[in-house]
Amino acid sequence: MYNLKELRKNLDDIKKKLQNRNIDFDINNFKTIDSLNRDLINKKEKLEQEKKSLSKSKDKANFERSKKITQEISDLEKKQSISQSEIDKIIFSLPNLAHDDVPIGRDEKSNKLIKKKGDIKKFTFSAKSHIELGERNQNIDFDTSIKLSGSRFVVLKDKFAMLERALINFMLDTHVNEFQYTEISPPLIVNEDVMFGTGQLPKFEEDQFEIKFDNSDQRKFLIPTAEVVLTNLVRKSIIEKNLLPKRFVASTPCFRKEAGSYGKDTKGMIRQHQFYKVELVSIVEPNKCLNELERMLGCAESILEKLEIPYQVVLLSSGDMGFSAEKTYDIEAWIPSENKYREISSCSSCGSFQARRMGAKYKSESGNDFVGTLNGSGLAVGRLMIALLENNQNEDGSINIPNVLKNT
RNA sequence: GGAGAGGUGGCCGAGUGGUUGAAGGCGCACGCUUGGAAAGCGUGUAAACGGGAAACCGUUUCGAGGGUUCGAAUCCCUCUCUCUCCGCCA
Repeated sequence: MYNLKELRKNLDDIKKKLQNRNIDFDINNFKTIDSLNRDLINKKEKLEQEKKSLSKSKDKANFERSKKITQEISDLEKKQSISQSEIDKIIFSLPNLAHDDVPIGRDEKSNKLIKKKGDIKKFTFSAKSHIELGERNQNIDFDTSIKLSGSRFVVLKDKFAMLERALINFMLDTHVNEFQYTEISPPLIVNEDVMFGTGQLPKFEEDQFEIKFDNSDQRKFLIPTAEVVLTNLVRKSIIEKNLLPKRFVASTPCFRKEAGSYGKDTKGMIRQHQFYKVELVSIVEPNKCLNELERMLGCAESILEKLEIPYQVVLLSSGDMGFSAEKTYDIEAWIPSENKYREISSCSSCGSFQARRMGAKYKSESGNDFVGTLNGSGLAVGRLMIALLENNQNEDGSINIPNVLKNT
């Protein structure tokens, strides 16, 4: 979400930048509504000013005029709240602008490869997919999950369930002990405002699981990522500067409808309605966002390095980034059965975009200012399991468990 | 589920119809004091929106919405959230 004043000043520039994000911003429409809105505000304020001065005296001669003004104000208010909500509708749905270092492009074809790490193992046999590896002992059981819940869910059993738990512990321990993140155990159900804060609403409602909670009008949602709760930990607050940066880590299930991805990755555990993810969130002074992004990327990478899984880092193009991001790195792990890299983490700086939506500020030298927020997967557990299983498989279908996991 | 209490500034907390954006305290900032610190003293310290290059000006805001009134933090209604007790339960 932008500052309206800034938006007005740089309309043409912002339109151009939004084009890089594949958004066609209608300047004229915005100008029309905005000027109407401001006109109504001005008229209303003038009347309010008069009313205020009248009500300071107890002179009965003014009562009649004052009464009339009250009515006029209430009429103007109704009109203004309509034009206001039209403006809100427009600006709440505009994505963040890409930072200057972001490559400009329509889609993932313009993404920029930053680095490759690790050696891709040459198997002397044909590498099996995680599905085949899981079927060996029925440790990945889709037959049962279909019966329980439908497609895009999974039942993990025995050693595989334990492996999932070990990976979560390993990642949490690493981020807490090595990188000074504070571990959080958050709610998985949040209200509408929280979803708005990080940008899931209003634009991406169709991908969220809304749950029937009670008979009140308050809407509740299952979190699609711990980013939502961790970032909103600072919502509607003003933080002392010396308490920044704040760094949070949590492992939570994530719930996504995956609307619009029908037919994509239908087999296996790559794309699920429910999956565990270890999530990193940083709350920083806004000018430190880009440094923090590099740091966060390093934290996520370190997991793959410790597990000796080959990966590459990609800088997303303006058209491929998520709604709230100003700059995003994806980490892609090598998946032998697909003979390609697949996304296993996404680390983004959101600048002050989410902070504005949440009302999250800190005390700076020049007064209160919005904080910067960052989020990154550190890492997606399901996909990490796939990468680990497939990269560490033996010909007989057994798996070599890395030493770093053995004590967790 | 039953009963009660309460939502006021970064925090705590006064305030039951008329210059109350709001006493007092804490915190914070600056200054004085000190060899230095603490204490003490003094001054300052809300946000949102609109106008302005800026200084600054204006309006709004005491959980949210509606009502009464010339005038509402204060009265009435609805909603919401939090807390306490009882019941139930992991």
